[in-house]
Amino acid sequence: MKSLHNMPPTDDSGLALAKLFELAVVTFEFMERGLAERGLSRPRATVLWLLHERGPLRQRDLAEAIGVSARNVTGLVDGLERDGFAVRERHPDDRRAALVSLTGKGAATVAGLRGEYDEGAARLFADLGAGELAGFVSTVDRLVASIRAETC
Amino acid sequence: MKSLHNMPPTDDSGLALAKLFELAVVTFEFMERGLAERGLSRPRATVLWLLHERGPLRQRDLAEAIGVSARNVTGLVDGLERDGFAVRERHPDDRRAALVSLTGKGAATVAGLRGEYDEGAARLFADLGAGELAGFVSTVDRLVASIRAETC
DNA sequence: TATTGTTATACTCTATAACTATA
DNA sequence: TATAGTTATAGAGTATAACAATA
Repeated sequence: MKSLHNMPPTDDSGLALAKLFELAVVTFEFMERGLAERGLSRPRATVLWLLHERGPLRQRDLAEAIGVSARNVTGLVDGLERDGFAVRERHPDDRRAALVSLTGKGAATVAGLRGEYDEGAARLFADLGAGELAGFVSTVDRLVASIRAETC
Repeated sequence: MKSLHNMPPTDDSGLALAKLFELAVVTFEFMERGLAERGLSRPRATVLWLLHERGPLRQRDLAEAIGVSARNVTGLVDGLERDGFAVRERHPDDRRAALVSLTGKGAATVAGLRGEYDEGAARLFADLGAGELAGFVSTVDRLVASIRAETC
């Protein structure tokens, strides 16, 4: 899917918003290409990332962390298990619960993404001066706060 | 869906990329909330936008413009027609083709989105100085070009 | 023959609701 | 009674392939 980032601006802030949308779109495509090369979608990669950050988790914990339904997590973990990225194990203290962990392949995949991420960042921002980089980060912070405030 | 924008940075460019991902995520959520309020998804809104910009189009043209399969466009137009945003008409010169147009509701919806977009832009960038705004736009242009170059 | 859009089929991500096994 | 995760069902968005109508 392309577009919806080609809305013509009506003034300066309109231009800036058009640029922002365009940036969001190409950034998402950039994100997802890297994931797809490793056989991952964004939802599945998010699960792997959480398991890497927080260790083995119950599906319920994953559902809350990601903000999706329990049913959805069942499907995501099914896919990750089928493709060898994660496994369900018995929870030691609660026989209702499954404990989801990374496999070796899952851990290696997260590590690979991490490395690719660092390299990508270095390349992407290579030709920006320190001042421009700092200005960008500061503006992005203000914009993110502003968008979050809209949302409420 | 949340996250995958909370990857901890390893250095300055890593921080900038983390911010970029975060910005992309909140911008997408912001985009899609506005659309959802009008009963639209991003794919469907993209179709409406194209019809608004370029006038009635064949489904084939929509498929090429959006970058999805013909089958996919059939589904999107089905939904838009069912919900009264667009209609299929006979193509005057080619009896194989359907010509998709906006209805009055569709046109009004695009106009409403346009207005909301302008207001949103004004609010979002209100507290950025002219210099900061220009710097942001310029940096975004470089980043977009850089990401597109990666993609090739 | 080539093109337009359909039907047929399938996969992912998403949701709610009913149900099972446990707590 | 409440919770964890499943099955059942549904809908959107995506794809390929086979097919009908038309060019």
